[in-house]
Amino acid sequence: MLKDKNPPRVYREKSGSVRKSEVTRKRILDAAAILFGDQGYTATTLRQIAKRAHIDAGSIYYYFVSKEEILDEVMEIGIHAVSDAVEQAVGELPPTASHRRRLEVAVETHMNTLLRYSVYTSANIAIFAQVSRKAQDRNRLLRKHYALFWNDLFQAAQAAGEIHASTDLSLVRLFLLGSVNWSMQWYDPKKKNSIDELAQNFCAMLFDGIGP
Amino acid sequence: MLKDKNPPRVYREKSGSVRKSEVTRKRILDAAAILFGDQGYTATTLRQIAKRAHIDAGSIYYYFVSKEEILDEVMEIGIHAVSDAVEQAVGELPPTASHRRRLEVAVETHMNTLLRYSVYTSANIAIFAQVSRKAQDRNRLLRKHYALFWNDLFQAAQAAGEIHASTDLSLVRLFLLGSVNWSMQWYDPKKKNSIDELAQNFCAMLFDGIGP
DNA sequence: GAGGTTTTCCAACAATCGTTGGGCAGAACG
DNA sequence: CGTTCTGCCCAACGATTGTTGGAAAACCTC
Repeated sequence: MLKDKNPPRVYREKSGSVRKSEVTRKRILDAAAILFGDQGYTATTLRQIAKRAHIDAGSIYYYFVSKEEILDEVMEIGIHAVSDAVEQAVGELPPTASHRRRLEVAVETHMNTLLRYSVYTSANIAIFAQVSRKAQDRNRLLRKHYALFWNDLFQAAQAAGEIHASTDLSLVRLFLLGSVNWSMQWYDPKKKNSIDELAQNFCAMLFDGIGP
Repeated sequence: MLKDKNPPRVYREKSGSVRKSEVTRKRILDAAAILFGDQGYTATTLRQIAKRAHIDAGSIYYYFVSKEEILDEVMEIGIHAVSDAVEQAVGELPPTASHRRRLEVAVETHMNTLLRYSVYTSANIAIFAQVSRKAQDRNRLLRKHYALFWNDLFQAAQAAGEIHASTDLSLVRLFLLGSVNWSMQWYDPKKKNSIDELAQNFCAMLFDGIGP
C-alpha cells in the first residue's frame, strides 16, 4: 500500500532525484492528459493509459483510487499550469509596460501553454464541458481565480484609458479568450506559425479593430 | 426490413404527414444529437438514446446500421442546419446592405442556430474534435464549404473597403468564429441575454476595436 | 377479416469496461 | 543475514457496451 500520509522520501543519491513511485505516477498522469485531450474522458480507457505509461492497468490503482481521481488531478494541473505561467509572465514585466502589452503577454503565454507546453491545460480546455457536473465543480474555483486575474488586467487597462470607457469588460474577456481557446481546434504545430505572432495578431485585431 | 430503395410512401391522410418510421427516425436523431452534445459521443449509450426516443435499444438498428451512422447523420445535419440558415439569412438582405451588416447578420444567425435552434449544430461543434479521424473526414467537405462562404463575406467586405486592406482574412475568420463557437461553453439561455445583441457586440468589437 | 408489410420488443451474445485482490520481485532497513 | 516495505503483474470479477435474431405487435391493402 502507498501511504500518502508519509513524508515524501527520496533516494539517498547525489542528485536529489525523487523516489520511483513519483516518476511512474507522473507517467500515468501524462498519458492520461494526452489521451483525455485527444479522445475525451469516457472514450479513454484505463488500459490505454496504462499502455502509454508502460504499466499494467491494475497497477494504476496503486496510485489512484479511481479513474475520476486521475481526471481531477489532470484538470487541476491543467488550470494551475496556465494560471501560474500567465501570472508569472505578466508579473515579470517592467512597471513601465503598457497595459496593452501586459494583455499581449498574457495572451502569448496562455496560447503557448495551451498549444505547446502543457498537455494538461489542453486536456482541461478540451474536456471540461463534457465531464460530469461534479467533476466540473471540483475545478470551478481554480477557473474562477484565473478569470479574475484576466478581469483585473482588463480593468487596469480601462482605468488607464487604454480601453474605451464604455466597453463591457466581461464580454471582452469572453470574446478574446474564446478565440484563444478555440485555437486548440485548428492550430497545427507542424505549420511553424509562431504562436507569439498569432497572439499579437489577435490582440491587434481586438484593440485596433479591422475596420478602415 | 426497411427497404431504403423504396419510394418514400406517405399515409393517405388529409394532411401530408410522413409515414411513422420517419417520425421515429427523427426522434432517435434528436435524442442522439442532444446526448452527443451534452456528454460526448462515446459517453452516450444507445440505451440512453433509445430511452429518450421512447423506443427499445435494439429497435434503433431497424433505422441505422451502427452507432457511427447515427453520428455521421447528426454531424451532417448539424453543419447543414447552420450553413443553410446563415446563407439564407444573408441572401435575404437587400443589395443595399453594407458588408458589415451582412457579416453581422451572419454572426447573428450562426449564434442563434448554435445556441438556440439546432441541437445538431451544437452537437457537431461540441464533439467534432473528439470523434475519430474518419468521422471527422466524413464531415470535412461540408465544413469547408461553409468556411468558404465566410471567406467570401470577408473578401467582399475588404474589397469594398470596409475592412482594412492589410488584414489577414483567414485569421479574422478564425478569430471571430472562434469566439462565436466558444460561446457554446458559457452561454446560459436562462439569462435572457439577447443572442442578437451578443452577436452585434462581437462584431462591434471586431470592427471598431476596444482601444481608445 | 385475411394476408402481407412495417415497426417494435425482448432476450441474448461476445467484447470491453472499471475495479479488485493475491502474490511476486527487488530495494530498504536493522 | 532476515524482515519489511514498495512497486508492479496477473487473473479474474460483475457490470455495461454495441449488436443480433426471432418473434410479437401494429399497420396497411384488399
